[in-house]
Parts: sequence; structure tokens; C-alpha cells
Amino acid sequence: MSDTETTRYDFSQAEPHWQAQWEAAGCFVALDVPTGDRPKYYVLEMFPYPSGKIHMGHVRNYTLGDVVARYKRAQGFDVLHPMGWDAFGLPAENAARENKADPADWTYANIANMRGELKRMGFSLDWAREFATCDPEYYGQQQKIFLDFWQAGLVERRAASVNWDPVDMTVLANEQVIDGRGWRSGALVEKKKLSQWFLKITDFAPELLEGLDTLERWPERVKLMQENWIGYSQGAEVIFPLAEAVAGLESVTVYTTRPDTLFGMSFLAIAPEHPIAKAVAEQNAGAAGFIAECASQGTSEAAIETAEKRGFATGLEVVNPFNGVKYPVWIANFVLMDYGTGAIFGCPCGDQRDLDFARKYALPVPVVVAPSVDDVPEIGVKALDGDGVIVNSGFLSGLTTAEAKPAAIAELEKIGAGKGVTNWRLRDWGISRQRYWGCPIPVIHCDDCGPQAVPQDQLPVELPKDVSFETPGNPLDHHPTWSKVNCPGCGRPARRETDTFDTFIDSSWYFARFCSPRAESPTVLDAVKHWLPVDQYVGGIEHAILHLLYARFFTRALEKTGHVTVKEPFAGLFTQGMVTHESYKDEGGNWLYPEQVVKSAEGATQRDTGLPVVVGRIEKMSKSKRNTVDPGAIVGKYGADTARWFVLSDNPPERDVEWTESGVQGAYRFVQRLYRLALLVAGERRVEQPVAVSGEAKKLRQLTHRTIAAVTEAMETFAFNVAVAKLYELTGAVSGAAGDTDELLFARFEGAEIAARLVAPMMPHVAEEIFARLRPDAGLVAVQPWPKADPVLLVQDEVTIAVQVNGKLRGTITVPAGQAAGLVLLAAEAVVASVLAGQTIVKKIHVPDRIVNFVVKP
RNA sequence: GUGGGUGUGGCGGAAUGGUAGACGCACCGGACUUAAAAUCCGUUGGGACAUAGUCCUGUGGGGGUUCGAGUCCCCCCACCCGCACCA
Repeated sequence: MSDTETTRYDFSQAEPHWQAQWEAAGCFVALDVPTGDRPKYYVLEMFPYPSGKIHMGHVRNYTLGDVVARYKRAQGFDVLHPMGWDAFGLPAENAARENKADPADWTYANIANMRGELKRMGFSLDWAREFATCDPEYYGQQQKIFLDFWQAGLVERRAASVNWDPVDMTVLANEQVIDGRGWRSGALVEKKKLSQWFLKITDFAPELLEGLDTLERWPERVKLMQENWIGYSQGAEVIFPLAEAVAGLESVTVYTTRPDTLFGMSFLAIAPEHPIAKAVAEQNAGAAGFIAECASQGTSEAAIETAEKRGFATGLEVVNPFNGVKYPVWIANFVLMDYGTGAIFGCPCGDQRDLDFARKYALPVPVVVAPSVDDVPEIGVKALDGDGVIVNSGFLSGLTTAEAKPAAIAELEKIGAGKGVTNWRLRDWGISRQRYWGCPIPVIHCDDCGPQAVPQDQLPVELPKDVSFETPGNPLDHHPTWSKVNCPGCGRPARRETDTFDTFIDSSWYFARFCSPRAESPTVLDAVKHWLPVDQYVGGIEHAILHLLYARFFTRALEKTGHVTVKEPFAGLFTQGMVTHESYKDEGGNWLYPEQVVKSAEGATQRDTGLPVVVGRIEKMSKSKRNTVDPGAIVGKYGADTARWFVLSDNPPERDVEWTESGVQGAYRFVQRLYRLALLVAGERRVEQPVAVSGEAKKLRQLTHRTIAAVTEAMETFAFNVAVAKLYELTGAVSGAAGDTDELLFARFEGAEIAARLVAPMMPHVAEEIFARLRPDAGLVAVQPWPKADPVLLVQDEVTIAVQVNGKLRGTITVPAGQAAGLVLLAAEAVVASVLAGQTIVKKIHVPDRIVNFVVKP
């Protein structure tokens, strides 16, 4: 065996070894209700959908979380770091249809495979807490929660329209509707009304909005996205009496945020789906045609036609309650039925869209807002939608827009023509899905008693195994016996609900279940009281709105029903960037996998054929573009530590990272270099810590302790790429400082040991390997405390100070730290004497230990 | 359209208002080797000149505040993301 072979780190042997050691020592196991007095820390990454294989996004996500978990553990926290599976969803049903596989078998096989891949990465997870949302033990508890929500008045049943595929006889999610057609059948999608279950998330709209302010460790942009989604607005409802009643309707109610501009009215517009529009259409073919046109325009050519504002004059008129004037009623394509009241009053001078509409149909444009009373402009094509002063508006004239709003609302309320209201964009959460592979909704429908809760002793309502995917539609509907049950109320024959829950429900409380995953109740209060909220949640930005909002709502609902004791589930949130890769095509435009491509200085060619390759954009890894790299292959070739180190090293975690082969090789080289260095240092003479250090040894020790401080700081701020850079620097310095004085030997040993401990959260396996060589009796590095920097060694004894003249660097001086200003200035002046010659010094700036700046004049 | 974000060498990026480019990748040069791989050492923002050195310039563009700006303020440009007719 040659030298190089003995000093080569064999990850394929070491990684499984240390993983077994951690498991044997139970390093990562947490208790539901801990007894010790260590502070708790709950680290959670968004759990994966078991598609079958892990991808690089998972590697990055779980590495980030694992670094936090291991770091916090070393800092003395009692860490909860669990893993599970978001296992319900459409892909399993698709697999069932395509491969005649049983969705459960397919899902559990995928889980088994992915569990193995995750374990190879060496994540410090408490696998004893693992569960899948498709386990009856989990979704049965979810059914209990639903029934508690129902009892608490948080559940409603009402009609809602769905996308219906008439060929597949199935309901489609919005993403499955492509250009108005079903993605699978290609049939034109119909709107169909179904009775559905809703969770009343709107009841919580105010607190979900206000709660955002308490989330100090959330990214600002995620909070903003949630804020916009919840969409709070303050305004007024105004009742406009119709000049003549239509189909029994005597007035139109409008929602506005600008009641101050009511005197600037020019027209009233209603949505094509508005009841009055429908009533008009029954007698007016033109109106009916216009409405039909608007409906068909809906999804298809939205992009092209959005800018075009179109309307249809109904001939009806309404009376403005403030001035008694009559205004025409239009049906307009830009008014939305599901926002506000489905009707607006048009004030062209204060709203760009209303102005566009008024100009198009030659409607009057009264001016009611002006920059000031003396400066009333002409309105051209640009509306005055900012703040200003109200003019030409009766009792509101002369008030600022801010003053006029409450004044207008007060008047509306006084004359009974309207009231101030708060409006929300957020709508209730429809949770019924006409699917098999989801959590059954625990309800029984009885013709006499109505919908009844499934009694507790009959939970969980389990999915039947013997279903057929041969016929289109929901297999639960076709099952011969499953839905046939007796009513729990009257005992007569009844029907079991065949809808299942939206899978977003499964992921809205799993973090609470992880605290006591085997409990007979959804949660155990002592456990959730201890562990919640999650201290650090890590996941993709793509879940910034729906998942995070649903989880926040669910937590509040769970708190209301006594299942948890917190209102917010995630105290800290980190959103990571995507993993990207170059994409490749052959000359025929077919995508190629990276492993099919060889790159050289001359360009890229195909490995097998030598044919040219077109190198495309750097894009998010996706199967369709074939620009994926299989983590399994990387781990097999370079080891888990290399993969972990690479995804941490290249750039800040919140940004996208580009996966490059050369970057991975760089990471691999470092693993080997670190190992060789540690081996070398471990073989050197052991010495006690010297009483004093000087010279090179002192410099190295200072660098070591500065590195501790810098890496600690980087860990706290998710600046893992900076931590990596600092560790490169430290190992470089240790290997550069050769010699065999006691001082230096100690400094080298200390540097190597600290490097092992600082590197451990990021590359746990090689850290164990080298720590074991350096400190054979100290046990696992995974349970070592985090190193502390010696404050004495953080103090620099010499500093290099920049010397500027008029703010430009002209030289540097090296002086003892804390040197008095007079001496520093003397030395500085000397070093830039040639530049100062012939100049008059006007001012001398001295920032201790940092900089000297001479301000001079000729 | 609107809200948010980003813009620094060939690339990823670093930099409490204080020496811009840490660290890595790539490239180039050297050492070791019969050779290659691996490893180690070194150079590398751009430009000019009298080339062991000196100077100029440089963080998307333009202004400003400051002794001093990548960093703070104002305007503009480009790109990315979210929501998109929200009354």
C-alpha cells in the first residue's frame, strides 16, 4: 500500500461507521416531555413528498436544517429534529392508474427508498418520531381535529364551484386546467357546483394579519406576501337605489375605499356575474352576449386582453345618495364578482381604470380631487389617484382626502345610505377534494338528520384497500360497500362522505404531532407546551403563502380547541434558494443529462457519440430539462460530507446555488486536505499548553480563536458560506505554520482540534474521524460542546492602519493596538510625507486602530 | 400595472460608513513524477508608464450627504420573484 492510499480518507467506510455510532449512542433522540433543564430548540425542515428519490433541493434543505440542529446541540440546547412524510396526494393516484399499483404500496415503497437515501446523508434526525401522513394513526387524529373544529364552529358546508372534467368525471385542481382543458383528457372544463366543506379561515383574518408583526425572525418578503394575500382594506359600503327596480332588486350595494370621491361619480359598474346583470340579460340579448363573452374570455387569453376595459350599458340608472343625481349602470369586464360586492361606482378623476373606461365610452369626468384648492387641474389621460384636497363636493369640499373619508362615512351612516366596512381579500378555505388518496372526511350524510360526525369510537375512518381505478372518477364513490353506513343519529341507512381532505391540511399540524407522534390524542399538552413553537423552520420560498398561512391558521384553531398552547407555529423561518444546473441539448433540440456531456476547453460534446452539445441556461433542476444531478450518485462518488459541504459553501443559502462538478471536486479536495492535516498533527509530539506564546504560534492561536468567533457569528446568521471560508483560512494557516517548538506544536494541535469541532455541524463524518485521531478519549464530536473563543486571544496586539490623504489610500502603518493618537499621527505623517509635501494639512482624522485621514489643501 | 428583491473580477461571492475583491472555482506559471493523476507553492479587477516600482481607474448609471460611500439619501436603468383588473 502506498503512502497516498493510507492517508486517503475513505468516506465509504467512515460514513456508515459514524452513523452507526451516533445511533448506538442515541445522540439525536429527544423526549416528548424532557426532564432535564437544558433549554429546548425545535429545528424543522419542510417534510418531503415521497416521490421516490431525494433530489438536490432536499439535500440543501436538510443540510441547512442539520447544521442548525447540530450547532444548537453543541451550544447546549436540547434539540428536537424530526422527519416525516407528506404522503397523500395525486402522484400516487396517477401511479395507480398508470401502473396498476396500489397507492399505499407505491407510497410506502417510495418512503423506504427515500429514508435510506436520507440516512446516508448523516442528518442528525430523531428517526423514532417518523410518521407518514397516510398512516391511519396520523390521519385518524386529523379526523378528530376536524370534528373538534366543527364543534367549535370553524367548519361550514356550502356550495362552491369546481373545475369538472366531463370525460374523466373528476374534479381538477387549477394547475390541472391548461388553456381551459383537462390536462389528461383534453376535454373542455366545466364549472360545476358541489356542496363542499370549508374551514373559516376568514374568522382569523385580523389576527393572522396582526400576528405577522410578532414574527421577528421571518423574512420580510414572506410577511409581505402574506399581508397582501390576506388583503386588508378599509372602506365603505354604499347603497345606490335603482331608479326602477329590476327583478325585485331595488338597489345596488358598492364597496369602495374612496367614499371621499362620491361626488366625482360618473357611472356605476357591476360584474358580469352580478344578479342585476343576470336579470338584465334575461330581457336583453345584447347584455347576455356581452356576459357570455366575458365568461369565455376568463382564463384563455387573459394575458393579451387584460388591458382592454370593456362595458355594456344596461339602460338602468341609480341615484347617488349624496347629490340625488342619476347615473347609468354598466356591466364591465374588469369588475370582479368575488371581491367586495361585485359592484363599483366609477370615479374617473381619482382612479386610472375608471378614467380609461370613461374615456373609452365618452362618460363625463367631474374633477373632485386636486393638489390644492387653488390648483384644480384638467384631467387628461392620467387620473389623480394620490392624496389631495376634495373640491366640487358639497359638504366634503375643502377637506383633505384623509379627512373626507371618515366624514363621508359618517354622513352615509347618518342618512342610512351605507356604512364603514373592513374588507378582506382572504377567502374561506375549501377543503373537500374528490380524490381517493387523501384523508377521509369523517362525516356521515343522513337524509333525515343531515351531516353527522362519525362517532369517536369509529375513528379512524380508514381508506378501503380494495378500490378500482379502472373507471373514471373517485374510486371511493364506486366502492360497493364502503360508503354504506347507518346514521349515528337515527340508525337508518345513510351515506359516508366520499370526499377527502385537501392535503394542505396534513401539513398544517404535523409539526405539533412530532412532539408526541405516538399519542392516542392528536397532541399531548405537556409535549406541545414544551416544544412549540418551532424555533427554526427551513424550507422553500414556494410555500411562502399557502402552506405557511394554513399552518398559522390551523395553529390558532388548534389553540382555540385546546390542542396546543401557542398561536404561532414557527418563531423563525428561513427560506432557501433553489439548486440550479446548466442545461444541455443536442443539435436536434433534445435535452441531455449532465452525465451524457463532456466539457472541455473547446466546448461540450456528447460522451458516447462525440457530437456537439448546445449549452443552455442555468435553470432550476427539473426532470423535464434533464439538468438534474442525482444525490445518490454524488454521495456514492464523493461521500455525504462533500455534498453537504458543497451546498453550504458556494453562496448564501437564501440564494440559488448552481451545482457544478468542479465545485464539488473542490469540496472533495478540502475533505481530503482536512483529513491529511489532522492525521499529520495527530502524529506530532503532544505538549501541554505553554504558559505564554509569542511569534508565529501566537499568531496561529489568535487566528484560531478569531475563527471560533467568526464561525459562531456565521452560524447564528445563516452565513454558512462565510463559515466555510473562515474554515478554509484556518486549515490553511495550521498547515502553513510548521515547526516543532512546544508553542507551535500546541498551536497546531489546538487549530486542528478547533477546526474539527467547527466543521462538525457541516461535515459531521469527517469531523468524527479526525476528532477521534486527535482526541481518542474524548468521545463523539457530535456531543462535544461548541468551542469558546478566548477573549485574550481575540485582542489584536498589532494593527495595520490605513493612511489616507483626502480620503485616498496613500500608505499603511503597523502600530501596537491602542497606540495613542499623537504617536499614530506622527508615524502616519511620516509614511505619506512625499504626498503631503507642499500641501497644508487642514484636518487630521484618526479612528483608533482603523484609519488616519489627512485633509489637505495646496 | 403593482409590491418586494438583486446588481461587486472570467464565475460563486466577502466587506460594524474606514486598506474593495476574504474564501472557493476557473485560468496561468512552477515543484514533485519516466509520465499522468493526486499533492504542494505562486500569479491573476482593468489600464498606463521610466516594469525589483509608481500612478490612474474601478462595486449597473447619474446626483447628494460625509474627512471618507459597495454600504446612507434622491433619481434613473437592467434583471429576478410574488400578486396581477382588489374598487
